[in-house]
Amino acid sequence: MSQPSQVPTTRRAAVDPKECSITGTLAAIGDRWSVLVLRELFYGVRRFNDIQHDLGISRSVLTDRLARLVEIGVARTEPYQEPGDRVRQQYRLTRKGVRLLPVLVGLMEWGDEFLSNGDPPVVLEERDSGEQVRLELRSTSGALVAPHQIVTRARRRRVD
Amino acid sequence: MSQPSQVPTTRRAAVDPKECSITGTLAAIGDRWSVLVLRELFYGVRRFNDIQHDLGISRSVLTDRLARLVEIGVARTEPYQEPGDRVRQQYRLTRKGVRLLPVLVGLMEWGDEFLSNGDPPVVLEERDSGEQVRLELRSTSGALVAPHQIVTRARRRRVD
DNA sequence: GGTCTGAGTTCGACGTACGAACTGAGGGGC
DNA sequence: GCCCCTCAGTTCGTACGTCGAACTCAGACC
Repeated sequence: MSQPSQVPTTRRAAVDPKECSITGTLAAIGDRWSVLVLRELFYGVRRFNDIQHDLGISRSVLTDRLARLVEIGVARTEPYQEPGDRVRQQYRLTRKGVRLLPVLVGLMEWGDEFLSNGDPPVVLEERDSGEQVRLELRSTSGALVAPHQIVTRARRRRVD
Repeated sequence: MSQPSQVPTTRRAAVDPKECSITGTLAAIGDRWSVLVLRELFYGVRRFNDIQHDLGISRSVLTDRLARLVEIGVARTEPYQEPGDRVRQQYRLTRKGVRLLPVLVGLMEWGDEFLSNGDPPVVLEERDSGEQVRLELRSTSGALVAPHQIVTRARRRRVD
């Protein structure tokens, strides 16, 4: 075929880009602000003005993102009422939203390692034990897997 | 304080948004195209035209993203040469880039579960054993941790 | 010299995100 | 009753990012 210097020369993805779940997830929540809003919800910030203040996001964009997150079922509104105040809406994650936590943890761990020099500004702990929580790649047999040991395989059909 | 219906009413993040590693990572690779380019590199697609064809990205944006990924040390260029052709550059992930794999896997697993109804178009396998690879949240003692059992704690300093 | 290919660059049109200011609904003070 | 407050969300003009298409450039082959 070809092997001019010593390069493996993979020319095309083994996977149809349209069939990859990454594409779909990015289409749903793959913009900067959506991810940051999700982070706020994970941190327990639930109110419009608090999120807007924390993130410095424009109000129009925040309105749009919250509506979108609710629309796709990642967040939901829930009424609340301060003592001398009318009923308002706050935002909380759904189970579907909580399942995005590994993505956020992945972003956090990478930033901790390469941007904060291994000195994490925030740590994740298990509520009861207080033990630190980390993200791990494991095979079905339970063994840790290094990232470079991983290969991809298309399950439906090859492209081209 | 306040507890009108039965709402916990967390008003502000326990974490300074500026000090969170998620913010930094998103600033580095947090746009849609960067993530998709990274996915291509993970899949082993290394050449400009191949990536451009797979993703349907405009050439100018791809040029910009590849340069950015190289600049921040996530990808690197590597010369290659087809038999009767001049030397050209291809792109490969660095170790720093490979460490972003958990983020991609997180995106993929969420899409598999909620967008593909648990029927994943692509599976990840360990190269040697062929066993399927999955992302897990575990505490330091090695126990699996459910996402809703996780709490965040700021390590440096609380905000206000 | 002419042509082919891969890897970009340039350019004008269009779309989306932005901040700032405005609206709207209900509660409280006086 | 009237004014003012807060929270939530909308409107609006501007600015920036993305797009496709066409162009450039370098080397190899004929």
